[in-house]
Amino acid sequence: MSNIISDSVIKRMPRYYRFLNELKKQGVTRISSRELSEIMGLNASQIRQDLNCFGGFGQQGYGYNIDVLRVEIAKILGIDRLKNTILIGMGNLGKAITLHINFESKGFKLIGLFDSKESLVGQVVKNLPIRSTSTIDEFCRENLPEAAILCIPKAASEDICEQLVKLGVKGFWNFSHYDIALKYPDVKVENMHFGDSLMTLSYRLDNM
Amino acid sequence: MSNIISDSVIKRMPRYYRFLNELKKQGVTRISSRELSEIMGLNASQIRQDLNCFGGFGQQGYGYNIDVLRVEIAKILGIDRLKNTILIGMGNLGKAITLHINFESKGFKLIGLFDSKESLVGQVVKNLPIRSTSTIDEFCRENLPEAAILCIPKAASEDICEQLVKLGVKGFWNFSHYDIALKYPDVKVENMHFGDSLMTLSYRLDNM
DNA sequence: TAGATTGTTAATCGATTAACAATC
DNA sequence: TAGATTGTTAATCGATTAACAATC
Repeated sequence: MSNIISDSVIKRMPRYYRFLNELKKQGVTRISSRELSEIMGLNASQIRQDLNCFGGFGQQGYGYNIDVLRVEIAKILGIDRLKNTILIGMGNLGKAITLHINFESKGFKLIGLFDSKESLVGQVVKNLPIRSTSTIDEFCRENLPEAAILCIPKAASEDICEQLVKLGVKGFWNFSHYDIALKYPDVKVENMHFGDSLMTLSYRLDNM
Repeated sequence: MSNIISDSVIKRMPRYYRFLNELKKQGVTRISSRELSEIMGLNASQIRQDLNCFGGFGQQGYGYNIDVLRVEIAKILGIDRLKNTILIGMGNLGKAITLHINFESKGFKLIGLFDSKESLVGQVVKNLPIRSTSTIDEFCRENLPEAAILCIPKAASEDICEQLVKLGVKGFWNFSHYDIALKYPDVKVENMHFGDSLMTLSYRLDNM
């Protein structure tokens, strides 16, 4: 079933999931692609096409059962399987992400926090101790994390990345400016480039 | 010059800007679209097409002067004009963003921080006092911010958004799950959906 | 001038939208 | 059964890539 689904489709799935959760919370039990398209500001054909990449979850004449579809999308996104994850860089951003994000509802389990600053080591955040980056090797060999979150500068990311890929890390949630995909094409990367996003907004505000 | 540039093109511009800055730092003074394409992992035609949406910045037989191009892209992105900006929600995330982001190099100037929690009001972060959300109206009428950063939950965002749009805010850097564009199609929005990004990564890790 | 590389037009590829037969 | 809405194929639209004449 998981053939070559296009990136555009995959990127829309979490948004479907959010809206379906919202509808469920509102007590809605079924919805047609047309109704959903109006709520989400999309085209109904697109919704049906997107869903049919993964299977026929609807019923002719009826539409989609919201709870069924919700669960199916959760399965598609793989958020029912928690992937062990470490976070590198416990500055303001790393700390905020550790405290702010509900990892377990999104398919991840945060199991290790790391920072190179000795003054931070030992501090406990969200029940996890901050460890020294010098212990990453040991920790990874024991706990085999699949994913890593990079909240460190570009220069530091280059070395840490190389280390982590060697240790078997397969996915990166990347807040640094280091372009992981260029050097490691087989690794999965999601970039969170704050600066790029801000500059895009700047462009739009200056070209209204 | 700022005709109807496609979203795909605009979204690539900050990345060009980053790489050009890097090259400049390395002391490189000129580059051809082919060389740049190899460094960035793009197609050379695409680079030339992208740039030519905004003007002819290169020279046949020579390529592009890095510093000229850098400055041109900065102008295109409008990051030379600082747009007054307020941030709503000084929890972990809001605080981290305030401290972590270099706004002035990206076209924005953070001029006000707000939170509804009275215990936070008065605290100073990065030389700015946290103000009560009840004073937003007054503050905006005096300082006319063009942009707002939303670091508050979905429910709170709905009301704050309505208020801010009425007060003339034209752009939102949105960390909440509220879908601003649906209700305010004329307002410029850049969404930073941590959860969506994580779930996309989850999908990729479960479908390798 | 010859060589290199742009700017730009044309060809290809992929994604979105429309249409409709299948079917609940 | 008639009405509604899916799943899916076909048509359209837009974005990417290739090609090449213009020109530095």
